[in-house]
Amino acid sequence: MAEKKTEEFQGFELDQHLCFAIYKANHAFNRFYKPVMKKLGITYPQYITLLALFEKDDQRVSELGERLFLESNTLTPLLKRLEEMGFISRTRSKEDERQVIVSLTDEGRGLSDGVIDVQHCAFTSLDASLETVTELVDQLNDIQRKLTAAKAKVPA
Amino acid sequence: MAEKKTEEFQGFELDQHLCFAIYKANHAFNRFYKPVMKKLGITYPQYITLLALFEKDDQRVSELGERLFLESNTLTPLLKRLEEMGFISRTRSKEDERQVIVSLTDEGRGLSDGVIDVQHCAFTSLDASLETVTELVDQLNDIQRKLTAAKAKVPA
DNA sequence: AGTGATTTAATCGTGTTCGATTTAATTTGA
DNA sequence: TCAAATTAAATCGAACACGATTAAATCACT
Repeated sequence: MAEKKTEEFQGFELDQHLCFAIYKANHAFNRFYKPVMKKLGITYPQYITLLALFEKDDQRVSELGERLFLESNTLTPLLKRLEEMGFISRTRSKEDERQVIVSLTDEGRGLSDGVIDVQHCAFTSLDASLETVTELVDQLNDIQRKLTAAKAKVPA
Repeated sequence: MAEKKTEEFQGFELDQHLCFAIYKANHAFNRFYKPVMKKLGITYPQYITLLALFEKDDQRVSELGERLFLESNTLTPLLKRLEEMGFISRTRSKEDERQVIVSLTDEGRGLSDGVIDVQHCAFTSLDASLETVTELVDQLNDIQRKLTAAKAKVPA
């Protein structure tokens, strides 16, 4: 059982697995942001969604989904909650009734100030230079791109 | 609205946010592993859990939880599913009846071969040297450690 | 114009995550 | 010894993630 497959993977321990390291870092960000988001009355996925809207307002659900790698089955209920809380509005497009346009309300836009504070707090907690972080972001985006492209070839 | 807060954060776009880059990379790993895990009949979180057991068998639920940053509320149902599928056993400790010891079954141990194949596939898809990946893992673990230590200081 | 294919969002069921609480076993201290 | 505190896992409810399906609108093509 558990014969050696390649030299490089022998003895790889959990902590050294890239996927686990990413899992943990994601987890840590989640935990870090959660209490602050709670103060704002939103969850971390809702925060990520709002980030996408701060960057570009009035997006279609599917447009947001491409950006966030989520689909309507996840986004629809999440967006309905943000709408209920008054941070966004959801309106059917006049040109194409199939499309739902998601827009920030004034109250939603108002969250961005608090959000920028937290980002700054996270950044300073990391105690890293902007260059280091930028390089890391590039590497992670590269990994994401390559894994997405590889698309997990399931042979059999 | 959205006044500048610090020089460094001005104009930070979604793609450049570290938390979003990590979110996406985690997502990509999830998607990458999912179809293969499906073939093995397990989910990605179940896979991560089994990794921890491959590394150290016969762990208590809380011990596993420390390793995976999960608690019994998440682990208990997940472990029950793994038990139902016959990959692990859950037995109350004789010394302390409060503790539940999680152990791999032969069938569970048998998954490790398939798992190592997938890891290798992911590694080659990344097209990166072992050194690069190792360094990245170290950086991510560092981020995780610092964020966890910072513990999100909510002032008000 | 009208039928079939496509697109868009919504819905449904299962599994994961987590805060909060509960239950049972063990430990502590009077 | 025995009641209070602590610990370990389980339970509960809400939110998220996703595969699969559905409903409605639009498009394409004859």
